[in-house]
Amino acid sequence: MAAELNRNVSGEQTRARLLDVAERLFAELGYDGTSLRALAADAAVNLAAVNYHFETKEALYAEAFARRFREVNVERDKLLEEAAEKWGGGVLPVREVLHAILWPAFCMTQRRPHFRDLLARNLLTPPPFLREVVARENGAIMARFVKEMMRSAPHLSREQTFTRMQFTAGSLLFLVASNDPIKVPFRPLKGSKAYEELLAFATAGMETGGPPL
Amino acid sequence: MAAELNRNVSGEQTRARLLDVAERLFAELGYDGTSLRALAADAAVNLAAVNYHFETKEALYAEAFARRFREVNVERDKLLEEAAEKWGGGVLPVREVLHAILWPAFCMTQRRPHFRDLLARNLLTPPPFLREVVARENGAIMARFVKEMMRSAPHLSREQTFTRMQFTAGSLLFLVASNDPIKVPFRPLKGSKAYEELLAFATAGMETGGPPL
DNA sequence: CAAGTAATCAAACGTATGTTTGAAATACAG
DNA sequence: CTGTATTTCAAACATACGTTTGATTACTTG
Repeated sequence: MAAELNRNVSGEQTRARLLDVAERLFAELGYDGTSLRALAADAAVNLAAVNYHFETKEALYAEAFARRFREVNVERDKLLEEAAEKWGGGVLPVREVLHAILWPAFCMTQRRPHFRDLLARNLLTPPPFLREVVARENGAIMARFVKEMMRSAPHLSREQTFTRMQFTAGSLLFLVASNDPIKVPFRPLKGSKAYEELLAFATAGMETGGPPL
Repeated sequence: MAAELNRNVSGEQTRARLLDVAERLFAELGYDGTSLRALAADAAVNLAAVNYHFETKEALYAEAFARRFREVNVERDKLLEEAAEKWGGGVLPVREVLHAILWPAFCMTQRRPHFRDLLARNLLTPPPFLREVVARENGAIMARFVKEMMRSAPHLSREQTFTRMQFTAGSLLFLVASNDPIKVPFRPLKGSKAYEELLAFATAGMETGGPPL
C-alpha cells in the first residue's frame, strides 16, 4: 500500500540525470555509437539503473527524443491557437501559419543544440523502433497545419499544400542542422537574420502559383 | 611484375557485388545495423572478402555512398555548363540554375531508392568517418552553384544566397525521402508533378526580396 | 609446365555490447 | 523500532561484431 506517493525520493533524480545525459550522448554519437556503460558513467549512476528506470536502451532513446519533440508541438499548437484568436476566425496570412510551425522548432533547436542533432538524426531516418512515434507525432502536427494552410493558401490543392509544407520542414532542418562551415567559403546566416530568411523563403514558396498543368 | 593488368579477372566481380549489396543494406539498416557477415552472405562471398577488397567496413560504406554522390555532382556540373552555353554567357534565370542542381539528384533518387536513403542518412548526420567526404564533395558543388546563383539573383547577399540554397537542398531531400504515408491523411505528390512543385517553390523562395532590415 | 601473384576460404581472436541476477542499501509506513 | 517496497550495486551472462591469420585454390605470366 505504501506506494504511489513516494516516487520522487531519489529515483526521479537518477532518472532525470539519465535523460539529460542520454539527450547529449545520443545526439553526439547516435544510438549505436552510445553505449549504456558510457552513458551511465557520464551520469554517475550504476549501469543497471538504465534498465531499471527505462526497461531498455531503445525506450530511453525514444523518451529522450520524444519529450522535446512534444514540447515543440505543444508550443506550435499554442501559437496557432493564439494566431487564430488574433485574426478572429478569419483566414490567417500564410506567413502567420508558417511562423506558428517554424518558430517553436527554431527556438528549441537554438536553445538546445543536442535536440537539434537528435531531430536531424530522427526526422528523416529514425531507427526502426522510433518510426511509429515520429510518424504519429509528426503526422498529427502536419495534419493540423495543412488544414489551416489550405485556408490561407486556397490556390493550392491538398497534395500541393502538404508537399510544400514538407519543403518548409526541410528548409527549417537544413537551416538549423549543424553544417560545419569547414570546406565551404560561406558562413550561413545566424540567429534572427536566419529565421527571417527562412520565413521569407517559405512564405514566397507557399504563396506562388502552382505549376502550369 | 605481373600485375597492373590482370585486375578484372574475378576480383572485380566480387568487388562490384559487395558494393551493390552494401548500397542496399546500408541504406535499409544503416551503418551499425548492417553486419559484414550479413553483407557477405547476401553478396554470396566470403566474410574476409570485405577486408580484402576494401580494407575496412568504413571504407566500403564510404565508397558505396560516394560513388553515386559523385555521379550526381558530375551531372549537375554538366547541366550547369549546358545551361551557360545555352544562354550565351548571359545571366541564367533562377529557375534554370535550380534545375541544374535539383534535377540530377531528383532523377538519381527516383531511379535508386537505396541511394535516396543513403543520402537521407548521410547528408545531415554522416558518421564521423564520412564527414570530411560529404563536406568536401557537397562544399564544392555548393560553391559553384552559389556563385552562379548570385548572378541570377543579384538582390541577395552572399550569405542570403547560400542560406536559401540550403533551404532548397532541404526541400529536395524532404521531397524524395521516404515519408511513409502511414499516419498522415495525405499522399505526397509523385514523379514529375512533385518535381514541378519543388522547382516552383524554390524559385519563388529564391526570387523573393530579402527581409526588411 | 613451372613460378608467382591474386583471390577465396574456414577458423579463430579479441573485444564490446545490452541485459539479467541476487544481494545490499535506503527510505518510508505503522 | 519493525517490516516492506524502492532503489542501488557489483558481477556475470550470452552474444555479436570487425578484423586477422594461414592455408588453399585459381589464374596469369614467362
